[in-house]
Amino acid sequence: METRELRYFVAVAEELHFGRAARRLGIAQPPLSRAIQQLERRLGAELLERTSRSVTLTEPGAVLLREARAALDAVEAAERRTRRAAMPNQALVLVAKAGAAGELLAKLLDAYAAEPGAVEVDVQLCGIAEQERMLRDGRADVALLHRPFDSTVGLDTEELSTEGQIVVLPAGHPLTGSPGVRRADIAALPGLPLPRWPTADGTYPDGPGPEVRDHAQLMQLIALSRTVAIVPESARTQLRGDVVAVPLLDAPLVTTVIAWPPHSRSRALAGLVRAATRL
Amino acid sequence: METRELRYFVAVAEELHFGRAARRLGIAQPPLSRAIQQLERRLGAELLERTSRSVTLTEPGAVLLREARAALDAVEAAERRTRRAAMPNQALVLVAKAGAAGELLAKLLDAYAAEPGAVEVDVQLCGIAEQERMLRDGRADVALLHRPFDSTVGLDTEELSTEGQIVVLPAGHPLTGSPGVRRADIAALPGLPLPRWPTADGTYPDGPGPEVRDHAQLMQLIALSRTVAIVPESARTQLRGDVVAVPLLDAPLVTTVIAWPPHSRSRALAGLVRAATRL
DNA sequence: ACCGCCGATACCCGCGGGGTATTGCTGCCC
DNA sequence: GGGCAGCAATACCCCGCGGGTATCGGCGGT
Repeated sequence: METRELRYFVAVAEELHFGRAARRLGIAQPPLSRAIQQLERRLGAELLERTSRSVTLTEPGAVLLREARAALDAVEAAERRTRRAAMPNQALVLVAKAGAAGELLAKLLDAYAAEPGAVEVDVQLCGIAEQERMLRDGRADVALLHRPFDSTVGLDTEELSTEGQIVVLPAGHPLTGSPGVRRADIAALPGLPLPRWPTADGTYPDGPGPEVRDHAQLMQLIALSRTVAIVPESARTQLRGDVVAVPLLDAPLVTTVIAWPPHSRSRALAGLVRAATRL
Repeated sequence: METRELRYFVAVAEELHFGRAARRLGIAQPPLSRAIQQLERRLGAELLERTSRSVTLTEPGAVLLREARAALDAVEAAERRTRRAAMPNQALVLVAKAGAAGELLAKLLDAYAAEPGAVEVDVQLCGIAEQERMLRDGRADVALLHRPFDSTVGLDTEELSTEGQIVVLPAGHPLTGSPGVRRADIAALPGLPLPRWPTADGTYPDGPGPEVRDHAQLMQLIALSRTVAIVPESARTQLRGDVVAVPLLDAPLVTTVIAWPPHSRSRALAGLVRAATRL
């Protein structure tokens, strides 16, 4: 199988429409139809169910969609990493969630910079759920993730720290100064539903809370009394003046881990991981 | 990048000889030379250092070799898994080391078979260090691995059991019946060096011990007083009459884990993992 | 019943991947 | 030191295949 075929199939499987997929790929529709037919013949599997009005995935098609995405990511990663290896000054790309792990990240960068042979570290702050993809397709070398929120499937990790969580409320909320609340109390707060974060595919789950996509937006919405949030304790130092925090007693512990793609331990990456585990 | 280019590069990088690589690929040498040049141009990286007498990998070339193998495995896995998904009766392929994990495996198969909706399980016994590759390229769905011997990088795992280890000696050896020995005692045994197992690339490390590649061969060599072995306790029940075992007091604990490729939890696999964790 | 949408088919073209023949370089051996 | 052998690169040709346009066939909606 050639990557071209995989790209074609992924386009059709995502669009579920040959015409749109062809436009997205920058080719005409007929060659795309043929390519998919050829792929189906070679695999001996019907990948798509077509009527003249709709295209749907069969079960083998769903399997291939998942696998093809992973394979294309691996190919893309090979390309990117080779390009990077050929560059003269090879910075490590570290990706972290904007607004999270701030203090730990600063300490890590300091500790690593003090090591002999440390290379430049290029810190990329990105949205939720984008980190895993960046690691997988070679755009990033290493990430700071938070268990149990982020999936670490298929990545190598080292645990860095574990902490409790706090509830962030609008300033002046009745619970301000409370010695501690429970999850059930938060869920029952009148008019303050928990926010909805985008899932891996970029869509939002259903629910009453507002849709948020980054930390600043979340804080703004809290200050406006539109929502509340449960965040790791370490985020307390970064809170704005118009929100307050109270401890959450029965929150699951949050573990910050440093994660990197398997089989990719360059010297520089190994040094960074070593510095991280010594914090 | 197309998989064809990756296959070509891997062949040349492994053979370090354009002629042999071309023969292995079933094409002539000139198109292969051109394809590699084209790849180098597109990546903007010199991958191979050629003189008229030798070909060597550059550092970006070494990166690409590693990444290309992973990418090709992913593509191959996509193909195999799609084919399998299209077959009517989809057995789960479980791979275990021949001669290891025997009892646990039997219990696991029984427990899973008793579950509702259980599918057939195709047990493949293979040599050391081949299991990971079979999982990665889609020939197997799930494996029983032994930490810390097997690498579980890039795989999802669940721990099943932890046990100590024992030393297997020729029958009649002076240590027979000893209440327990230490690693230092074993290393110092006159004329009984520890065996050498093949590494991931199929070669053997240097050392005094005999080369072994499977369990039966190892037992035979022990019975012949050519070597000794350190194996998990559970292997005791499978020992032949002409060898004896004594406990090893300071051995690292061996953990048997069930492992599967990330993002590949079919219903059947999930059932098997569930049955395993309930053992 | 007709129109419009969409995937499949028919047919054509040009590029690029693959082949053979040859060159050019270099280490080795007599 | 000159000739030879081995190997990658170059030159040149060809055909298969990937891609394009035109068209068909089937089906749903109005």
